[in-house]
Amino acid sequence: MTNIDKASHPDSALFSELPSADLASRIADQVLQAIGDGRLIPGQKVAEAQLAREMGTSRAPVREALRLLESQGLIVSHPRRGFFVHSYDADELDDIYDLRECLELHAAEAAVARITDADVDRLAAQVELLKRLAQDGQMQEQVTQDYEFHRMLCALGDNMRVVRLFDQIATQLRAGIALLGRNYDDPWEIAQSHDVLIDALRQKDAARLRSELKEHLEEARFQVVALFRNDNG
Amino acid sequence: MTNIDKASHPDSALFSELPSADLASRIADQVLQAIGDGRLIPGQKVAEAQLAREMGTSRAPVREALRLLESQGLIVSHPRRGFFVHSYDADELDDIYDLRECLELHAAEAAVARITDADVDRLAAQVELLKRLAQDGQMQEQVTQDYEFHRMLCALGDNMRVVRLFDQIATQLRAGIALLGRNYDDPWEIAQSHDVLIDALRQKDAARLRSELKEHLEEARFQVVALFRNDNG
DNA sequence: CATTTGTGAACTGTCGACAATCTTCACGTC
DNA sequence: GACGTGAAGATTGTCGACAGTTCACAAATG
Repeated sequence: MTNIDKASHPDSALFSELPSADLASRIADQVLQAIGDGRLIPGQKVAEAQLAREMGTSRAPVREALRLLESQGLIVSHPRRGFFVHSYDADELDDIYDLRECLELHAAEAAVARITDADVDRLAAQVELLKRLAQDGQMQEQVTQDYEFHRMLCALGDNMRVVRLFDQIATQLRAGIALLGRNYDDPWEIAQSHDVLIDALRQKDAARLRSELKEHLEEARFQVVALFRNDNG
Repeated sequence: MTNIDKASHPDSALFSELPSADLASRIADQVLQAIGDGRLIPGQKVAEAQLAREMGTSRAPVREALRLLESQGLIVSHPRRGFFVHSYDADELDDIYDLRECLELHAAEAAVARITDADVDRLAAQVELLKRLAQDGQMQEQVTQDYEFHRMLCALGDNMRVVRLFDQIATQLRAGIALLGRNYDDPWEIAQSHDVLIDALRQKDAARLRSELKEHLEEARFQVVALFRNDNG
């Protein structure tokens, strides 16, 4: 899990960026990771002073990191009371999926109008990667690469703002789903379910892509929200 | 222009919120207003030390305010070089409109399925307000209330996250359009063009609402982007 | 004259400190 | 036993300060 705000997707530059010397960004990464692997659980308070002590810095960069995460929706702050890990309920997760669907369908529609064969090949290769990971039982990595596939698709829509939103949403979904602690479906089936999307893209069939993608997304949405409702509500 | 992050749109609460005692929020409001009325122009540097001096505070709350505006997309920061007013180009404005269209159409579709007659009446009343303002020549206020109409529509879609995004987008569009310094169309026609939307809503005709709303939004998009391309490109 | 180098001013990132506020928890009252 | 009161401790919002970096501009070089 890399830096949130920038360059998690290098564009093949001559030199790679130096590791962000920025304290706040590194702190944000750490907190993000802590949320991801459950060291920080939703609703829990995140005290700046304590975090600063643990990290050996002053409170200023910690504050900035938390504010950054707040703007990403992972942390909420109550004035004069501090920061807390945002706890999603099932309804909110449903809202997030709703938004994601809206954005991704829109991006996909734009993508299909301008996509090249090379683009489709790249996406197909990514699906093959998903299948390999499913066979090898690397669930965590498969989830990561699954999001990457959908991000690639969004990126082909050629609206950077939509892509950034997708990134945010993906982070929030991962944070929310991390709570479940288990997969919601058979990894191999998940990997395979991308094939129809590749097909529709190759044929540049916008209508079919839309309906298949919608089904694809609603499948995950339905399962995750249902699981979440059982666990937490 | 009120506080960015919260409750600039009270949903008929019992008491209005106390003026945010938070320094950072008030500073953010000031900067926002300065961008809105052209005292800060796109690309211009915003030095935190200088701002702090002018406002008589320390740099800490100024920093927070600028970071907040950064997360809203109005300010960009280059590490170790400072904050700058984000300058939109025509392509980016087009992207923003694209996103807005995507969100608003989605929200409208959800809204039409659950809207009540009372809701439609409220929207219709808002349109009447627009017409009054157009007749009185209160352009600035008309623009504000026009966004409010579309916000109400989004809110009926019942996805708070979408509404928050709409607010952000509206702020960015207003900041971008402020540069033009002139209206892009006849105020009366703009006000009137909302009538067909009310009609479609009253009949709960989702398909018609979608196509009318799309046309409504693309009209503004087309004109603004074209003007912008002439001026700045 | 164009380009590079050097210098000082201004600025950002980070720090530690203080006052105001919030939370906790024991205590007393009904 | 439930509930309001108040003091102690911890935490936030804000502040001023310092070091390292960047910017603007003058001097030097080809």
